[in-house]
Amino acid sequence: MGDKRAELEQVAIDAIKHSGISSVSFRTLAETVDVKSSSVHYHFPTKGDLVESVVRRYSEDFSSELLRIQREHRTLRRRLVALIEIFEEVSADSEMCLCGSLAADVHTLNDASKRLLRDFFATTESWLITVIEDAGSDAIKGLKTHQFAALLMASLEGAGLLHRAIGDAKHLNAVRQLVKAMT
Amino acid sequence: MGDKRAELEQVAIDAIKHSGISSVSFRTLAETVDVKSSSVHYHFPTKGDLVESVVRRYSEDFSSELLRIQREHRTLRRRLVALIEIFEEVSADSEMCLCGSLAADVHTLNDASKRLLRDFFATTESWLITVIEDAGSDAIKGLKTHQFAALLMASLEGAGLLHRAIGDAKHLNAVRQLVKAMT
DNA sequence: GCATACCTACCTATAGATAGATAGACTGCT
DNA sequence: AGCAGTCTATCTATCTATAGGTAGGTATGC
Repeated sequence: MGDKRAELEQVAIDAIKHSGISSVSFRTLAETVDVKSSSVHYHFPTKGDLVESVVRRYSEDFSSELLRIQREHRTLRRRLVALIEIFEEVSADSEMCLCGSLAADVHTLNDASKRLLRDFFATTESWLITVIEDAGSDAIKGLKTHQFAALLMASLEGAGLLHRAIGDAKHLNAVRQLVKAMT
Repeated sequence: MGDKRAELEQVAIDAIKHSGISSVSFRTLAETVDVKSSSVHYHFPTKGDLVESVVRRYSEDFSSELLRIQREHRTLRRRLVALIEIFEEVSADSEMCLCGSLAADVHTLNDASKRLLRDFFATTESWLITVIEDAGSDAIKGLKTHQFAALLMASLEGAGLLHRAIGDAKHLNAVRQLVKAMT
């Protein structure tokens, strides 16, 4: 059960990461997984429902990744580099963070989805603060922990956006260098 | 002459900064400046032409601003803070950088517009490199000049994106703190 | 026999774009 | 000076494609 549904979600996720929510229509989605558009409406009554499901699933998967990083790496630098590498991998496929991509189209989202977006960024920044504090309160020179977390969040989303738009990896690379310089 | 045309461009710029190119239609544009949609097509035959004009105009205005900053401020820190303040001002109106906004929808743009976008980011980063080098080669600790420029570009666009999406100024603030910490 | 997961067929709204008409201003010839 | 031709900026009316969404039917399987 839930086979086509999961497939639809995954295709929608990839499409949004690649070119935004406006590139996702019930028809293209349906064609890709070989059903009719009304069947997509069966699983996701409105486009708002689709986006909600997709953000929820993406956020869960992303949180798992953060936990995995925390488990597999012990130093702050390695943990942050591992996070950057996630962004580099999606960039390598001409994609970007799903939530960053949706953030650009936030005016088309319903309230529930907006809340989920906010939660995604808040959760990710909380994780950043946790791993920074875990490395000792003086881990970052010149910036408060929450400021460094916010800076990384903005840099990663911005660098991902620019990479997808102009195909240049230098911005993500610069974030990597920042982490090496400050940890 | 050129009255309605300039008006149309300005309305389009504001709309894109506020909610992206997909929020701009020939009809809404026409209604806002009180003409018919076919008259918009008279000035801008296709949507691609409109976007090209708009990016060209925005890039020119932005370059003027960069020159003004260079003229009005002498230290690196003041210059960078002045740049950040431009981003803070547009964020205060729930808008973001036009080119950052268009970057999110790059797949809908024609080749000419893509090139103009690329040029905008390249020009802005060149300016950053110039003002950093102007302050002496050891102005930034731990990062190469071009890396710091790329980092600022990504942070500013990312912070602008996040501000518009979730209405939080902390990311732009973090960029400001970074500049204070590193200059 | 009812829920699940799909289908056909359709509706309405909006998008970008085009054809062809018109009113008024500018240009240049006689 | 006056008229013909042309350019500019707009209009009305319409086309085609695509969007999200809905009503109602059908096959499968617990």
